[in-house]
Amino acid sequence: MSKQSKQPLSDLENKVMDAAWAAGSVTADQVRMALEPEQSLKDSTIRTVLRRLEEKGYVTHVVEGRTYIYTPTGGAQAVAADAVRGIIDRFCKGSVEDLLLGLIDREVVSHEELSRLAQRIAKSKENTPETKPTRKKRN
Amino acid sequence: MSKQSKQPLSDLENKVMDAAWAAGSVTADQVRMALEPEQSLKDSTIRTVLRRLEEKGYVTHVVEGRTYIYTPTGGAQAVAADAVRGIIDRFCKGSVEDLLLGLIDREVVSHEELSRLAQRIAKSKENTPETKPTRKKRN
DNA sequence: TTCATCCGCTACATTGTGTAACATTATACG
DNA sequence: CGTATAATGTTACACAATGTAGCGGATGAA
Repeated sequence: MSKQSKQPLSDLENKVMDAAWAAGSVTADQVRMALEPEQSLKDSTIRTVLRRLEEKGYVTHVVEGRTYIYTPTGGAQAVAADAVRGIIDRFCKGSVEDLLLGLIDREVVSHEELSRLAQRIAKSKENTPETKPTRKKRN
Repeated sequence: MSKQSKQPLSDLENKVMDAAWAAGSVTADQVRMALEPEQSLKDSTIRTVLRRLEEKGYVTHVVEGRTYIYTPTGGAQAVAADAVRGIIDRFCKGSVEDLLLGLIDREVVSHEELSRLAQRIAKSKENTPETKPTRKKRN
């Protein structure tokens, strides 16, 4: 019940987030260099994007000396999960099952994959009898 | 490798698609009435949206007498699946597993749900020995 | 003090979206 | 056949988001 889907990421914003996720924390300049071969953007451009990302709640910053260090507020998985939730609401009338079935039909997810995963989960559930599966840290 | 993710649907477009999906096929006027209590839009507005939807590839139309009848080219599930594929690419570096794990962590999908589904699938797979599970029609 | 950095603020063109008026055409009725 | 009616196509416009960046100011280094 916490994170309600943030505003969506635009293409460039997404790339910047990728850099941030990959590095853990980044400075505007690091981001610029990360995108370098592909796109060559002015440093003010990057900073603008970073600022917008902060407004949207995807990153936070701390000032290290005279430099801003941006850190993602959540992992990519979290964002993905959020997005999926949105999709479920929009297209599947809230039915997760419908979504998953659709995914399988269209081979986005294979039967194998799903069963394997389910098993693995079932197993890990055994291990943690009741105590709300201790794994939860992964943010 | 067929449908590459179409352009995304805007909010209004989404509502219109909902109407279309619900009814199977619709005319501009039917859509307008469907949205009626909530939003009251001019009929030309609806038609514009419908046209854009056709440009984006979400619907097709046939002319029935003097009326345009729009029909979704794919089901909501298909669109959802497509969207999820996009998410996987964007945020999970292509790893479906990562996505699913994330979904579970964030309780978008429960363990129960997933296992149940996996079982059901395993079973249906038994039934259809090899012949690419005959279900495929659901479009 | 001066230079190099790094930052905030502001801007601007482009595109997407919601919304709709107006012109056009074809069907149906008298 | 002519006209009202209904449905369409064309065109427009304002507003928000996005990609992209310039400029001036603060701050630490030399």
